[in-house]
Amino acid sequence: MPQPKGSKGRVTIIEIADAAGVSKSTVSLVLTGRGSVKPETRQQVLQVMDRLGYVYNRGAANLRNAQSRIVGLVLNDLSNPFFAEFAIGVEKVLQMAGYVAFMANTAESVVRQEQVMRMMREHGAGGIILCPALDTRPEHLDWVRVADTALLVAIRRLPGVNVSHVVPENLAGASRVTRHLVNLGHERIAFLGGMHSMVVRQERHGGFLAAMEAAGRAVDPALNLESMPTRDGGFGAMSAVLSLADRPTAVVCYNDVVAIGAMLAAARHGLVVGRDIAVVGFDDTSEARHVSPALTTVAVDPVGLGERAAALLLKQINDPAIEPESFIGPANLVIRESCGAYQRALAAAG
Amino acid sequence: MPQPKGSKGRVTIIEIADAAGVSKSTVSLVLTGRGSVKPETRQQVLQVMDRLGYVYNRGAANLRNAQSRIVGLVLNDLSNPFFAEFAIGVEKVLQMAGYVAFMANTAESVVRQEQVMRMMREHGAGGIILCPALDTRPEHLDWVRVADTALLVAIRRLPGVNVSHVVPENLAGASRVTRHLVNLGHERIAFLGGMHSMVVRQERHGGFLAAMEAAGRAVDPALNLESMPTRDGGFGAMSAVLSLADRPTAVVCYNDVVAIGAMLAAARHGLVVGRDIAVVGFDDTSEARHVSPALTTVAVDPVGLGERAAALLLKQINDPAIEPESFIGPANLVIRESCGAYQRALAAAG
DNA sequence: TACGATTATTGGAACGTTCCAATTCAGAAA
DNA sequence: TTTCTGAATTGGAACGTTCCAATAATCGTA
Repeated sequence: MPQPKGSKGRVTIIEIADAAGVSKSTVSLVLTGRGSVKPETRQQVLQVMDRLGYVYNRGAANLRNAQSRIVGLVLNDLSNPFFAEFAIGVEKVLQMAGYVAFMANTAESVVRQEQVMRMMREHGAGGIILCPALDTRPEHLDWVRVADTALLVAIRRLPGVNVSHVVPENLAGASRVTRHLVNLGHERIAFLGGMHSMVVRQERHGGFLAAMEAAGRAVDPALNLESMPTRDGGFGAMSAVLSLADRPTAVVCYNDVVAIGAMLAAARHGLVVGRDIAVVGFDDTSEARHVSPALTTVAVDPVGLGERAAALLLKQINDPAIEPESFIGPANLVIRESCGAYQRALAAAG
Repeated sequence: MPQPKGSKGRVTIIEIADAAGVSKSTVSLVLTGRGSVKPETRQQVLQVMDRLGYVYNRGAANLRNAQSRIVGLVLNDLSNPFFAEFAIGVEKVLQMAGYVAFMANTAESVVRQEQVMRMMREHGAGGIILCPALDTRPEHLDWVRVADTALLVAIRRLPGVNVSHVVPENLAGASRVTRHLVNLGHERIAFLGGMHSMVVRQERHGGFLAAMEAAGRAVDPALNLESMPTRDGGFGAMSAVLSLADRPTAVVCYNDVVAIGAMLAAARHGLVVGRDIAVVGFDDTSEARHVSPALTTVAVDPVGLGERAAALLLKQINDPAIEPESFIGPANLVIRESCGAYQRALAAAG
């Protein structure tokens, strides 16, 4: 007869000991594999555990240990495939090290972010990888100074927070894609999407400006529009810029999602992207490859960033005295159709 | 001077008590908010906790309580946006109930799945929502019978496992989209992608067969091809079917990802999808909307499924004696361009 | 046979919390 | 003043584990 569910709480090490005719200490030894216990005894104990459906109580164990081998992964936007891939990289590395990642999604809410990080610390997480929500303030992370939970910030740099960072090379990447447009002969180039307050936008826009300046191109402030970093935001920003008297011939977008919105808006205005106007993005999400025309963008290898982040965090967990360290991941130009380079090459060849 | 990190382990309730000049019991009372404590005392205690950087030890607390207000969410494939959206639905509901979801990704590995579920139980999760990895066997879940962790299976039905399920209406959805093709006049219709062993494929293929039969269409076994449920798989299956002497005029794909691969293969063979051949998918991922031609598919509302799953699990956690219950989410036809209905309507009108 | 030297096993004291029963306190009523 | 009452506070016993020091069993060897 199946035991009535949760009848008398969980079965403990002591009940196992009784049933196996040994002491709780012996059971603990087979559980941790630390001391030496006679093979037959171990077998016997394991068998009883299996029979009674024993589950280890990590809370109780941590009471003495404080080594929980879990790390928290806090994501600001799980619906963005970029972060899902980042998470996959993180998990890959943690798994090899015998850790398990507990993920949580904050959906850009700082309140929720505080909540889940507290929860993770309460559960004794050894470390936390944080992709910070939009308006995370440095003081939200004051706890690191005193805590025994390691912290690493990823994807979005958090100025004024002295912990390890793993971020993509936003500035250089934006420079590269902008230079590409310049080389294609564009003069009036717009920068669309993202909010001014976002650090990532500041970095990417900085790269844009640097490339424009280096090429001696004028930067028209009317061609710098902010928007929510969504498809709709991109659509709106592009519509706005197309209604100007003096339209740009190319636009650099904050990211791929914005770029895709911008392409839709261009099409709605009767423009053929890649011929009448060039549009480029950032991130190289899988959508970038599959929209039509395929999006020229900047690839940042989220999986690789995730792996680096996890590796760095583990290093920190193992040696808490270590100095914070930063890793800047590469961001390389991926030329497809939306910038018009392909069409141009065809024309030249034909 | 900032306390040296992790100097002497975490700050405990007793240290707070000492510093605040009260007993540990009083501190516990302000922590739980259960008894009545003088406002000034509470204030004093809270202040000291803040000053010393106290973090609650949930493990220790659970030792008496066994009510951890966390639930585990085990996903088989986080890189699939469908599951990311499902997770968002789950989180939304759990959050309102004051629970937090800890997610883990199994990447279709049963071993990893076992591992993370055990971890979650060890940490005292009140319940687990499982999107099972491909070859999960019923015996992997035998623990539910005896455990005090509730279990709910989502997205992929697990035959022979007597727990609550939340799954989309695969059979009816596949029937609908097949009937749509039949109504457009197609005779030879293929079913592509997914492995025969997948329950979801069995359901969808079942729906396909039912619709074909109801319409009196012949089903050619040569037009039922399995493949990995990936873009490449879809590409391969479509290529195979196009090399047959007697090609189909329409194909129903296991899901959108397969369908997109199939469309690429069709294009490679010089066929215009929507004109020369009809292709339809299943799931209505965001990619479906943005490929060209836009994919006709079946929408299943992953967020809604997530919400339902969370709600059902909470019900079960609160009353463990409750009978397992199933929810079958709607799956509605979304007509776009890849089936050719739009072109046909245009032709009829013009 | 007796002796160390391992190897196996064990009881009890932590760990940080909650809960219970008991105590103290403050103010109102007598 | 004393007594009563309810509010506020408290010590100590759990909870399920690990670790330590101590004991018991086993074995090879003198």
